[in-house]
Amino acid sequence: MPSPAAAIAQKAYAHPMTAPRWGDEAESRSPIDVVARLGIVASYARNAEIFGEDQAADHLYIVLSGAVRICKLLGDGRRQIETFCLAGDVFGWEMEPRHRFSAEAVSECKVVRIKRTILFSRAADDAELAHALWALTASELGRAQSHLLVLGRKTAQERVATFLLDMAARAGSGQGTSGIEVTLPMSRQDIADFLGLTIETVSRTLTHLEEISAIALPSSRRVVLRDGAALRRLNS
Amino acid sequence: MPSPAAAIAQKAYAHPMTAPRWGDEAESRSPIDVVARLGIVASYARNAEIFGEDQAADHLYIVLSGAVRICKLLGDGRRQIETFCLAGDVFGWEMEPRHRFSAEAVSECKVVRIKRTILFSRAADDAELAHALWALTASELGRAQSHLLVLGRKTAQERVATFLLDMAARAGSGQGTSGIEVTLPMSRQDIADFLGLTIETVSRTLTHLEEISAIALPSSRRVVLRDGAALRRLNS
DNA sequence: CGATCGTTTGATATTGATCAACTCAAGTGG
DNA sequence: CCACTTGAGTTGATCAATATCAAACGATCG
Repeated sequence: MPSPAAAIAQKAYAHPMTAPRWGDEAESRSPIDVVARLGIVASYARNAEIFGEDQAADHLYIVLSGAVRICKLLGDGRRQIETFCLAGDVFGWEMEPRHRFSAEAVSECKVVRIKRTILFSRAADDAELAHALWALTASELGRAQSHLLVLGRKTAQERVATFLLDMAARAGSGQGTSGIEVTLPMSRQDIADFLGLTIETVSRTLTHLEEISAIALPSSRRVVLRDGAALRRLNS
Repeated sequence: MPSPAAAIAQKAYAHPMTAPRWGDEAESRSPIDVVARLGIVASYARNAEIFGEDQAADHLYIVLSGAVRICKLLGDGRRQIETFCLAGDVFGWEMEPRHRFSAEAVSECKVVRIKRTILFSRAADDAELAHALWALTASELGRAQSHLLVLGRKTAQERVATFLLDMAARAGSGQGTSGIEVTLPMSRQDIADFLGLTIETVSRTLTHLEEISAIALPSSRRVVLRDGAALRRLNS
């Protein structure tokens, strides 16, 4: 079964004879090239705003490369990052006419924009597309609910461990001899705002995990998960 | 526009000629009686489990009376309540075949059960129903995302204030002379597990809000919102 | 009337936040 | 090529918010 993102991209742009396929092939070839042909591709510089809170929600976005953060702000500047979107992830899709959060480029990134109206009208008589859009919302909900448990009830160590395992599973980086290596696209501040901690606590916790040799930190943005079992133990 | 719950109840059981209507009428008459005729009504005692984590998800539920808590547990017993469902709310609706959380009766409560298979097959060729189901998921997502901000970045006072305002908006209780009165169906422990706090902190915070006369506590389960503005200020 | 459960209140401990200094790597311009 | 700057990250000392432990209180029920 193709991913929701693949199904949506296909539906939105498919021509009877020349419909590009994405999904099955995406794993083996380069999904980026395939999707880049489909729609309007936009690039954003590090920290650029893709859309802001309360702005009109008239596009859906699919990340081609780089990473995007979805966030909410409190009046005094406190920030909560709801999720990070990596290549293949969809964001900006909402029922209401206005965005309830903002989206910013974590790193230099490329995204495809698909008009909301196109999807909306097609979904009305295309059950498969409607299902894909719903599946998308449902998986977002699942992710949010798991994160509620993290923010509400887990300790700093557990939060960081959960985050690292999650990133490893998603970015699915190289299996080195001494563990899975993950390259984090986001800053410590981003991680802190995602996990409901401060930048100092994130830093200290990473250092501590290194001390107990659960992880290694070849550089600040690269993490090697040495002892997955230990991390998973911190995950309950 | 009828509520998602109303649309679903109608779709699932509508007969061409005798389709009961719920939604528009629900506000003025008693929605409970109307829905009670529609499907299988089940009653649960205080603290009874309606379904458990990882159990097969083959029904969707609509609360008729009382309240239900949706929760997740950590291995060592720590609990996070994702949301409380009050009369008219829908729960148990998921994409995956198994529930990712459990549902328990907060108080003596009545719910209608609708078979998942019925909804699923009808949604395939009924765009309106599909839309209602999707809208439901989307509004759950919105609620979860707001709660992420609460759990990740708000102080105990702000959490409690947000909770009280939210309950007042949902339960929409009586406008007394000295403020809006809300009757909380859940215990302090439930509130604590919802807000990511301890029972003692919830209690102390309520006492403090009473001291600054933002609220009054005629009894432990009844709260009068005296100074809505003060509470909203704590909401950022 | 005593038992029980939920809640409140008090004293103390702990986690993570805050404030501050320092390190390190990556530019940048002379 | 090398000071100088800048931004990100780390580390340390201290503080504050909330958790924990413990006791008292107050309704409800048999």
